[in-house]
Amino acid sequence: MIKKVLIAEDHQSVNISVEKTLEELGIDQTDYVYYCDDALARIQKGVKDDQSYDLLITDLNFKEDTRVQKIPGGLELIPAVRQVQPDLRIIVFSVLCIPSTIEMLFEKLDIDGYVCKGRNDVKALKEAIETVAKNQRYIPRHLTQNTRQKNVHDFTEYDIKIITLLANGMRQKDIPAYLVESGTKPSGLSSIEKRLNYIKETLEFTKNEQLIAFCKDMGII
Amino acid sequence: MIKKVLIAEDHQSVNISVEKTLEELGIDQTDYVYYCDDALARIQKGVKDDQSYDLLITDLNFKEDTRVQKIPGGLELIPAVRQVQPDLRIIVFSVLCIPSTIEMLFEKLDIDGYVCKGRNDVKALKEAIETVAKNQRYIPRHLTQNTRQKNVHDFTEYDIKIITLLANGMRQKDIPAYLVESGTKPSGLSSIEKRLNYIKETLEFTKNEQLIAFCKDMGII
DNA sequence: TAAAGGGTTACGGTTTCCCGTAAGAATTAT
DNA sequence: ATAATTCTTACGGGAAACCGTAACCCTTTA
Repeated sequence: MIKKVLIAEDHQSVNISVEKTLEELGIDQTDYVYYCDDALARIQKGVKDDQSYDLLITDLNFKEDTRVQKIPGGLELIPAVRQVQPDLRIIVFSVLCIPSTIEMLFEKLDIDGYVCKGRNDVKALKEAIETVAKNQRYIPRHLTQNTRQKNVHDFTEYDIKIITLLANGMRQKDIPAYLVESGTKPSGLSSIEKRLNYIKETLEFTKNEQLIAFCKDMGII
Repeated sequence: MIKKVLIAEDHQSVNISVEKTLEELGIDQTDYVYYCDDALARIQKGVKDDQSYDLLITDLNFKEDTRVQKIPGGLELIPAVRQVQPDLRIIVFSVLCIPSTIEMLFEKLDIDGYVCKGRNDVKALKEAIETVAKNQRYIPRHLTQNTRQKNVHDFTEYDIKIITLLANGMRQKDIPAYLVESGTKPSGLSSIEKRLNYIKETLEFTKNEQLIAFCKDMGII
């Protein structure tokens, strides 16, 4: 049974809707925070006071502002929270809708549900909460049905690492040294070139710039 | 006096909050649509039936889905709406927070208010509605106070055109021909190189990939 | 142990990009 | 009209990226 819920979401406009949705489900013990650091603090306090939360609904991207934060986003918040309260159920509520990312969240961070923000998000969020309350996972429909678009490359962690480096301004020829440093294999320049070419070929792109734009659009980086 | 409001916003979770906010301001004649095409249709109908809207609150980015749309986003919706009902007041409600874009909206599309989605967006939206009701413009605080971050390049339409072409996979050396075709000046390859260099220098970037990533993050392209 | 295979790396030629310089065109001032 | 200023373009050397080939290394198999 879910009684106490924490919402971590930087958009007030979304926060209010989520709270209202919870109310409609008969959940009135809801807290919301605008920063990940606050979310972790609340959860820590909940555990300490023996009034722990049953569910965390969190966004992935949080806008930076003047308040300096230790935890920049949901991706970092989730493992931190798991350490403090391993049994806390977690639903991610984000605009990102990339199958490989969502699968990663379920597999590596062991989240309980994922809802894409969009035209029917409130309805989906309700379903997700109800599903999670029954100790089941809520996986977006477009993932369970295999309606994935074809021609869409499935980005590996290696791909993301390389592309992120490029997006951060590193020259291709400098990447091998970095990869050796961080113990990533393969690290040869040729391998990197090959991999990038393969990705671009798959997506029918010609230039790195195009790839970066795509990855940003898809929230891959 | 604002009585009848149309909300164009593809996120249900945001839609609900906006509606609630309007209620709190005593406005109960609110309609909402998830697609720009629907928004235009509603406004046309309103004018035709002599029950026109007093205010449009619209997002800029709308997710594409299976429903094919003529109007892809707020940027195209606004001029279309202006043609149908020139006196309609318009508040843009978007995550984008780029000064030059916002200024462009006020200058070129003659919008009445702009609110950035974020940590205090509902409060800001309320203020915006009240301000617009008094026939005044609501310009975000960070624009009126000159608290703009330094070192942030102010992207011109020319810049955006070039960067968009790069992000679409066009080679730098092919851009001049394209610019000549579309009657854009300057079109020389050197000018393009110069401009890109200038932008990157300003932002302390080294590579195009980095610039693309930045522009995507900022919603510039 | 030897052979085969897949994956990784090294190398060279070509294209594109980068960047400084200088010539050319357009605008404004004298 | 001429000069001065600014903006635009052309050119050329050098660096980086691109792309195919071949050598290398590691694992698997006979």
